[in-house]
Amino acid sequence: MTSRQIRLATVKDVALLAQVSPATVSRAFNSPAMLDETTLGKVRAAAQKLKYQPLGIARSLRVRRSMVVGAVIQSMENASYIAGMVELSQSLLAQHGYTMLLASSQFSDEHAVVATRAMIRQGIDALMLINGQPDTGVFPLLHEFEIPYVSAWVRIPGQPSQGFDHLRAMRDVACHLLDLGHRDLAVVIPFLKTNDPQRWRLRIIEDTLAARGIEPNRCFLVDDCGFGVWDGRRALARIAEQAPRTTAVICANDNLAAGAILECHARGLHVPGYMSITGYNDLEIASALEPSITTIRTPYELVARATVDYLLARMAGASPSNGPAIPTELIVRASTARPAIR
Amino acid sequence: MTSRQIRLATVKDVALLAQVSPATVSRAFNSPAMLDETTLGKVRAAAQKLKYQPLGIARSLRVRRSMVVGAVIQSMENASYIAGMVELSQSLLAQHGYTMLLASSQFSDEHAVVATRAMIRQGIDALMLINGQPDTGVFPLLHEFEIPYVSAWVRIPGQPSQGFDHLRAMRDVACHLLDLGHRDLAVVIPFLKTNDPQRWRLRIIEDTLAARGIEPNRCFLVDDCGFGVWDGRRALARIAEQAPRTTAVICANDNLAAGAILECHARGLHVPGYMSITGYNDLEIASALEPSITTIRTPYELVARATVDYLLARMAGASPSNGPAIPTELIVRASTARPAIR
DNA sequence: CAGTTTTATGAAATCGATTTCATTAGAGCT
DNA sequence: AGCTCTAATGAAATCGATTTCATAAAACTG
Repeated sequence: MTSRQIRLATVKDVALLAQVSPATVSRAFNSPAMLDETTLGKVRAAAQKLKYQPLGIARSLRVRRSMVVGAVIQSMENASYIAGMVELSQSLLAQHGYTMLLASSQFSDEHAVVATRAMIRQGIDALMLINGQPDTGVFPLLHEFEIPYVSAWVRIPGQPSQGFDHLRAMRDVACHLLDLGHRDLAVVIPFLKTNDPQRWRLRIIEDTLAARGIEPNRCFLVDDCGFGVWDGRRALARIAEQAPRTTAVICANDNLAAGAILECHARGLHVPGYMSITGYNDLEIASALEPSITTIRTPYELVARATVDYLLARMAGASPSNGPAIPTELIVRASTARPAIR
Repeated sequence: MTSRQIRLATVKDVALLAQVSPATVSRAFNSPAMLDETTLGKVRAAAQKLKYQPLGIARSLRVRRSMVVGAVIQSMENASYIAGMVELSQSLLAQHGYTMLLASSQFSDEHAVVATRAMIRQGIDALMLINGQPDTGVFPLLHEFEIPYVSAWVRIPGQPSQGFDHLRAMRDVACHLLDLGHRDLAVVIPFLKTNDPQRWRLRIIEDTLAARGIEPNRCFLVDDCGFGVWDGRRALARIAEQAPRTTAVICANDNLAAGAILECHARGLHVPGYMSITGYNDLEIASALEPSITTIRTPYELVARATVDYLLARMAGASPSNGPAIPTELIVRASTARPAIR
């Protein structure tokens, strides 16, 4: 491990060349209005010549802010909207002069805590937790070091967070199917055991069924799977074999739904004639597949914007409130219809 | 803009509490072997009590390395393997104590340069360019500041880079189709105008055709589109209408291929009976769709590993060579067959 | 024009951790 | 016991930029 040997130009070098003091050089970059026109010119020329750039960490040390924001995600696998969130947030932050540290927790809270600790050591000014858990050990850490933060994607009661009202969205899906006349539902939601928001989604479905007088045990559940297309295929296979009366399947995302539809095709089960299937997120595949998938549109750009705005406000010293949920939209397409009489 | 007001424990505070000098506290963290057993204990206790963590930027300033690596990507949209690369690289780097700054250029070299400059200001120890351009303005910048770097995904002649031999892979695809007897091909490769590696892919296809005595103008080209599923659908629509003799379509990735297949279905064109279609990357959809897609497997994990290893070696002062290309594999599935006689 | 206020600049302290250099105490040896 | 050598520790310099405070020069004011 050798350290970088190159010696970049420093404020001193520029000062020497421009025949001014280091203080003046600094001012030329941070408050040029304070300086005489000619001095400014001299400094600028010298800086240009030496290709001088103020060293971020030295500046950070002195001014006590790093212009770095951290982002901790669970994973981008099978969650292209998370990738989109990350990408857009980064670009929005960049417009305000911030760079972004990224770390993924791979669904492990321990990893999330370790990553956060590393980021705090690095001196982040704020942190965004994208699609994180509501009970993560990251929160206490952030409080301890008084770091502005916000959870994104899922709104978390009692926490600064920006996101959708996934419960309302899920209820919309359930109601849509019930309104069509479905009574024998199956639900594919992975990570129920370890992920609270997923559990919340299931609960609201059950509540909705109950409110319409349908016993929740009539609802077949698949949760030991991931979020991929193949998981959807396998899930539907399970449903077809173990709950043959099922007429509609609610999937936690569009990949699962696409997989379910493909497995239906493979088994010769018509969608939506024999089986209605719903997705979530309105990924591209949802509209492009035949039949197109009834789904929930979750415009991640809005969440990214709200999240970044929130953090910028916090870093500016304000205490913004969470505000309303970002609206979702039920998009009814060809994968759902009234149940056929079997 | 207010600065963070909280005062974290510093090396001085710990020193005071442990009744040692700041130097000793530092040593307790960086070379504990140098210290007496009891002193070490005292310092550790004090540090624990004050929840002390050395401030990264202060350390960086002194030791002249930041333990931060930058990653500049083009985009993660429609390129889930890039997201995977980012995620895995981050996790590998974390295992070595590095954190990762991320920025995406949105296919604009100017953005890439701006982002890189910001990262250099932040003091990155090294940079990885994921799926970047071979002629980017980022390279001179990196040389100027003597920052170790490597391009990942595409091997770039004369540059430190880790990746696949996409030319060989593309030729494998072309040969596969030619071997099946196809003579009227269409190619769907977006960004031909602005992206050199995409152009290289087309060239090798044309060369392969030429080597088999097929005139390249017999090959219908679609390039004014993106990398998404709908782009694939639209591309196939164009092909069906404007080049009806086409019997096989080479797509730049699996999303396009999936879209092309779906559009075939919509038009009642059998795949592979009427039309053979190939993809690239072996995304999940490639195996899950019916018919499953003949494609090229590009194991991104291997690239991520090679890339990180390369950078770690460079940062350790070594001068590793690029080494061999990461092997790809042609995976023949159900979307390709011999052309039917029309 | 003398006195007062601005304006422009520099010297030096500062941010927090590391590291060189010096010093002291103790161990080992004859 | 006296000498050398090592181990453990502290004082102070250092990394590079910013900022406070002081000061000199210039611009007003009546």
